[in-house]
Order: sequence, then C-alpha cells, then structure tokens
Amino acid sequence: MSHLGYGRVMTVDREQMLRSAAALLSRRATATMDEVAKAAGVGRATLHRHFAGRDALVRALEDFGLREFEAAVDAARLEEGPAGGALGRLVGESVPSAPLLAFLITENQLFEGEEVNQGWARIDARISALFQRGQQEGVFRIDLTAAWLTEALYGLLSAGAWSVQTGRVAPKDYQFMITELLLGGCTRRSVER
Amino acid sequence: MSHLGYGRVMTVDREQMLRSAAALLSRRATATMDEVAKAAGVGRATLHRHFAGRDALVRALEDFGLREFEAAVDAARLEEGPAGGALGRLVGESVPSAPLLAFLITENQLFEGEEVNQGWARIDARISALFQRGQQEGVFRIDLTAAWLTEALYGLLSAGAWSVQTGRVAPKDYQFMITELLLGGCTRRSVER
DNA sequence: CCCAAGTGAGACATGGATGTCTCATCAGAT
DNA sequence: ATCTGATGAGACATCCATGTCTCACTTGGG
Repeated sequence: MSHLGYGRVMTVDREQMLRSAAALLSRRATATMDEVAKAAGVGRATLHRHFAGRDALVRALEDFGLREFEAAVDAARLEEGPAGGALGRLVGESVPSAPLLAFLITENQLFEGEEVNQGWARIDARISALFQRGQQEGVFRIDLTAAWLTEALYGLLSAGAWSVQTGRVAPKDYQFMITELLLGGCTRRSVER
Repeated sequence: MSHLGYGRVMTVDREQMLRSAAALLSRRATATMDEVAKAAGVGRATLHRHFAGRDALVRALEDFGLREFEAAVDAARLEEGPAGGALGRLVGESVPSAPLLAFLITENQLFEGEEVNQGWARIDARISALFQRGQQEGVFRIDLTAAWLTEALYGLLSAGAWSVQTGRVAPKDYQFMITELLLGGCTRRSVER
C-alpha cells in the first residue's frame, strides 16, 4: 500500500476513527484524547499521527461529516419526483452519516469558521428548497415554515441516531420512524391517502 | 435581603446564571469557566462563589433542568383529557425550560450518576405513558413506538429551542410548530379532522 | 453617615490534558 | 528470512484551564 494518491483518500482506519470519535464526542464533548483513542481502538500516539491535535480532529470531523452529508443530499436527488418521496430518500441516504450529523448539529453550531458555516448554509438552502417546493406543489402544509421543517429534520435525524445507538429503535426502523413522523405526524387517521 | 431560608431558594441571579450557562454550554461544551461567566454577565469569581467548580455547575444545571422540566410535566396533567391536548400542553409548559432541556439532552446522556439517570427514567416513563395512552385510545398511530415518539419529542424540543435562539422561528410560534409537526406531520391533507 | 455584604478584577499555584518523543513489537511485502 | 512501515505503550515537558486568594469598589440597610 505504498504511494497512495495525494487527493482525498479516506483510509478505512481514519474513517472509523472519525466515526467513533463522533459517536463519543457527540455526547461527551469534554472527552480526553486518550478516551477518544480508546473508543476508536487505537493508541493515543496513532490518533495523534492522523490528527495533529484536538483542533485538527474536530476540523476533520466537521469536514468529513459535511462532505458525507452533502453526498447524501446529492444522492437523494431532491429535485426529482414528489417532494414526499424525495424527503424519504434524503432520510434514507443520510443513515450512514447520522452519527456524524448528530455531532455536527449539537456541538459546533456557534464558534466556527466561515468555511464550515458556508457548507452548512449551502446544505440548509438545498433542504429548505425541497420543503418550499413541496409547499408550492401543495403537498406540504404552508403553516409550518420551511426553515423550521429543516431544523426539525436535523433534530429528528439526531434523535434517531441516538435512539438507534442506545437500542431504543432498531436500525432497520430508523428511516421509517423518521420519515413517517415527519410526513404524517403521530396522529392516527381514519382516512389515509 | 438578609438570612434567606436554607431550603431550595433559587435566587434570580443564580437562576439566570444557570440559564445562560445552559445556552452557551449546549453547543460549546468546552467553553471556559471564564466564557461562562462573561456570558452570564458576571465575573469569574462570582461564578465560583455560586458554584464550587465546573462539576458543581454541571450538577446544578442537571438538577435545575430536571426539576423545571418535571414541573412542566406536572403542570401539563398528562393523564387528563385527550392525549393530543395533553401533548400540546406539555410542549407549551416546557417552553421556559427548553434551553435547559437542550443542554441536558445533548450533553450529558452518557456519563452521569445514578441520581440523574433515575430522574430521566421517571420523566421518560411518564411521557412514554402518554403516548401509549394515546395509542390505546386509538388517537395515536401504533406503528411508531412510544419510545421513539418520546425521543422525537426531545429532539424537536431541542430543535425548537435552537431555532428560536437563532431567530429562525418566532418565540410565539414555538409551541405551535412543534405540536403541529409532532401531531400532524408536514403533509398537507385535504380531509382534515 | 457608616457598616456589611457582595462583586469584579486580577495575581498566583496547581493539576491534568496535551503534544512530542523513544523504543519494542508486529504485519505485510519482497 | 529479512526488511519496511505502522503501531501501542509508555516517558517526558509544556501549557492552559482551574481553583483560591486578595483587594478595591459599589450598593443598600441601619
């Protein structure tokens, strides 16, 4: 495995480190680098070899999570077909990045640099546009703003990731639970469409 | 204002300190005690006079947030009337404690002592019971588990608090947005009940 | 007016996380 | 078998948040 290309080659190990780091830091932001390393199953030295320091780790987390989630948004093809279906695809595509998302959403909303904020703004705009499209096409209600629906989606993705991680929801039900709740609410309806 | 009673007297200042600390720490758990103090508008020394240290502050945050939220649950009278109405009352009553909630939900889910976990377990059970009651009475759908609906409620409360704090949602719409989304979803229905 | 209580600002020592280093070990390739 | 590269386990030094202290100042009550 010599001379890998220079471009963004995400080694499996590096990726797994990031994932377990996100899982830990998302609800324990004060965790030690030592704890992060142990959670990832590597030594502290190895962790430092991949990420210069704590800042670099958080940066990498942001970068990776943002990339992965945006890829999910791409794959969901939000502009195609009925808005409800597009929303379902989005939730489904975001399953792998849900733990990363949970970290990004909860931890680092306030203090970040422009690059990250721009990345979020772009994604926000795309998702918000989906809700607006649905409203204009008459399939989404207009008394809930697109901005709120976007935030609510993030909240539900986080809650879902947490529920799966703690075993309260089966992984296979993740997409269904979120999509159904977001689209239809929890009220039972006699007349289903 | 001499000799205050010994019992749980929550000075206004102390309470405001806790609220601003929650608002800051909920998305910046690594914030310095100095930053927390500045955010609360007091000196670091004063902050230390009220809370022995960082641990004590977090403990107080947990305790205060848990108490306040449980009081909201009490005030909502979850056992009375239609389940949908009870849920609406719960969201409404939890408005003041939403920022505290957001902190409790995101930060400290993993590492805590038994006392806090028991507090959460009790609240979880009460809210979950509400959803179960609604399901048994036929007004809530049964294909979304009560456990998931409970977690989803937490997620939406957090998302709502965040949306209000960042100005994306008007404070007066907070209860409506959450309740409506949770009960009815975002799909527009021609036949409304 | 004066005293008591509380406060903000700052100085200071301490501890623990952080970052860098070395070295023995191990897996894979040749 | 041998060599190369990466790893884990530690041993350090450094740094910074933390916690404690003092002191001057303000405020409100007597």
